[in-house]
Amino acid sequence: MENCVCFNLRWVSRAFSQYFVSALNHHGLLPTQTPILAALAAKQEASMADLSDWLGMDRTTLVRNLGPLKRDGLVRATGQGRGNKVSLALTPKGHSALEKFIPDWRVAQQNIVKTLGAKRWTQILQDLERAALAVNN
Amino acid sequence: MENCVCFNLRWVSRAFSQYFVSALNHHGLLPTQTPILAALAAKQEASMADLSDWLGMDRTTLVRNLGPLKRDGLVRATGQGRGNKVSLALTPKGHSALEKFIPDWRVAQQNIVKTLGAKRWTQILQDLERAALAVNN
DNA sequence: CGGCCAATAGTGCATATACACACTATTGTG
DNA sequence: CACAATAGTGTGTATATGCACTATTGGCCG
Repeated sequence: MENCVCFNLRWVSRAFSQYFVSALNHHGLLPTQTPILAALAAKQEASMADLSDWLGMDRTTLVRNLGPLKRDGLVRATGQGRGNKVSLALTPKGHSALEKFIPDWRVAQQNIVKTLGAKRWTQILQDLERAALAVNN
Repeated sequence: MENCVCFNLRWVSRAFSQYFVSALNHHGLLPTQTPILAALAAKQEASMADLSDWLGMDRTTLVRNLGPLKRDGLVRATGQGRGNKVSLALTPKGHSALEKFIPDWRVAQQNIVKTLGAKRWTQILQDLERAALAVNN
């Protein structure tokens, strides 16, 4: 079972997460938080369901991952639409945190990418995405 | 940031974990538990530090992941060695659970592997492992 | 109008993950 | 033997993950 796809990908995922956390520690942003900020920066605004769809994470996980971001004033949730529908958006503080974060992220990303080469990484991520979609439908 | 290695591998890892859980649900074993059983079956016996090293997971995470396995009588922890050193081993029930699990795991694994082909998967996992080791040292 | 229903969001539970710290037992040194 | 160094394990806190369940709201239809 040493070649188990599930186990090995989980291991790699933990390893890279730890690298990113240690490299980007000083920003106080975790690997689950920056994608939320980046998505909101790109989409301007989104509901819970929209955003969880876009990020490919469980809706209830998103609810909780937003907790620290709202607490720290990076994301704002407003609105009382249909079924208490909320509208999520970055605060100025959130925008600023993301902009300070991106250059350092680029360095960390590049540090990883250079180990295999950019083309190889693109191909690997494409293949993995394709396999994941194939199996979960 | 859509091409972030960390974010995308975390996503893929979640997706495959969900597939394995749904496919192997009826065994009552989670993706963190079967590697522990498999490692103990291969090594006969191990300490906490040994096992966490071998599985590439945090030692304290292993302590907690062992909780359900000990509770359900699949793994036994004994001993009062140097500094409360414990000796971990499979129980007969643990052996039996693992043996019943493996054939179904093989099917699930094969279902994933066939999406990209065995050779491609071997190459991808090798590359990822190499990149992870390169960056965490 | 009034009740059903779909859409939306949040909570309780169980597990997973890792850092910092506390605790326990062995070993080495004077 | 006392005591520090070392090795092994466990716990507190914070976050991550997803399923089952609950709650709220707005529209539709009889």
